[in-house]
Amino acid sequence: MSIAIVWFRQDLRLSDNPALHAALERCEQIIPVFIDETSGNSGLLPGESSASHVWLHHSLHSLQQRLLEKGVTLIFRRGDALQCLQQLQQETGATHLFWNRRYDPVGIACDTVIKQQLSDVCEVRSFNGSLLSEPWAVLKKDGTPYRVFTAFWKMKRQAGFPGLPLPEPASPFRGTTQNLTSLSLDDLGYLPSIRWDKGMMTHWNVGELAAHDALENFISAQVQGYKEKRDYPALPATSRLSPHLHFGTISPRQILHRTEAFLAENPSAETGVRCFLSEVGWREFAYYLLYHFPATTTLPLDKRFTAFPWRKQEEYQADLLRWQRGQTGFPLIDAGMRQLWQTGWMHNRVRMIVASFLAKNLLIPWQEGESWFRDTLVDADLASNIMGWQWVAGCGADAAPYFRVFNPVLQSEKFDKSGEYIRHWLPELRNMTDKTIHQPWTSTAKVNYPTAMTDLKASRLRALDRFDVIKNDSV
DNA sequence: TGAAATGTTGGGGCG
DNA sequence: ACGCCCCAACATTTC
Repeated sequence: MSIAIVWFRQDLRLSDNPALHAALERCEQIIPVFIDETSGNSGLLPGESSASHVWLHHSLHSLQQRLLEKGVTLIFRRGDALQCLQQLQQETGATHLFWNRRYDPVGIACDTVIKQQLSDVCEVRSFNGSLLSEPWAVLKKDGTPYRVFTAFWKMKRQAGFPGLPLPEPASPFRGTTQNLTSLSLDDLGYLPSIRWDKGMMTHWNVGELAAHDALENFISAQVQGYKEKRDYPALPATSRLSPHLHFGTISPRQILHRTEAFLAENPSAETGVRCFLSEVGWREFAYYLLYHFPATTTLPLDKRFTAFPWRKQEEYQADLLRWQRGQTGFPLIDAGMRQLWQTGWMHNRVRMIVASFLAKNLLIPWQEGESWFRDTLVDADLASNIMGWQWVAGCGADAAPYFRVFNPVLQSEKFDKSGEYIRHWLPELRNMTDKTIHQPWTSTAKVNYPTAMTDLKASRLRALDRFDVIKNDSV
């Protein structure tokens, strides 16, 4: 009797799941398991109340249901992954252990040990379920990793992406899970005890089927105009697939092939499709960078920034709170921060603007912003989040130059001209004119809204001054 | 996947 | 007609 443990992590789907596919193909029975790793992985601390935990809960619920329909029970365990898997292997006599890889340093270290330890008692195999191709697939001619996106993405496409997405496996699955102990999903504690999550989740449909619905909706209605419309936060022009990608309710390979199939039928969508796929490429780049430069989870990739004179915590703490709560007095920034708080998501253009404001105008270390995003985003993803923040701060790969400072008023006038996005998230400004809504301090209207917390011109110059201190340091 | 400062050009008002 | 100035509008440079 061959029995495979299928360890689900950030691949909470049945279709195009290489580990599950291999288990079903090669073994007579499967035991699907999810482990709450209290030792911490992917930057989330145990018991920490976070938006992405809520999303995880619902994704697991969906996966549990889908597996039940196929005839097997998803087992939930908690603790050190090695111990949990050793125990499960002993309980079941499993002959195989399959999973899809992860790429964060803590996860890699954990998986490496497990592979070493359990290879004595069963066959352990890992697969690529999260990326179009592996981080080690392309390097520069000199053998070092790319640091520039366009060159990276060009080479990666040139090297090609292996294989078509795997189909959803046929039912029924055979498993021996009836007599195994399992926590309940609720036991994992991914839902907050004060149920603030309910409002947030009205903005989302979670699970593998919902992910494909979202992709189909995006492709049929939005991808054609993606390049032109994606920068306008009031428009529903983006895919909003990021949380699905993070938890693996859809795979990038599925997105690539579905999008290319659409392109074949609709050649005029080429510009939009290319632009959209390059965003998938940025996600690949983020994982690539995290794999090759694991220290960047906390330290700047550009070593000059180790000496950057950020403000000190006791000095910036009050400002940080205003930023987090959407009380900066700059409407576009506050709208973004409140969208984040209420929905667990923020439009990407606005993410760049609020991040630039934190790191440059407020001179608060990018790690503070990264941490806040990690707690509040449903799509919180270590690789993408680290890359994004280092990019904005100017210390990352292919980063925005430090002197590139977004002006939140100009960005607002450019990308939310009619104030539609601002009015939606800042109802107190709803009656401002199209002209003054971007800078309420120029209006005589009396509203309950904070005054701007900093002078944009002066704080920009202050940031440039501080950059002068480090810019000529040897790298 | 900026913004601000600085430079250039050319049309029009005007003496 | 001409030179001069002003200043959009656009281009280039700098941060």
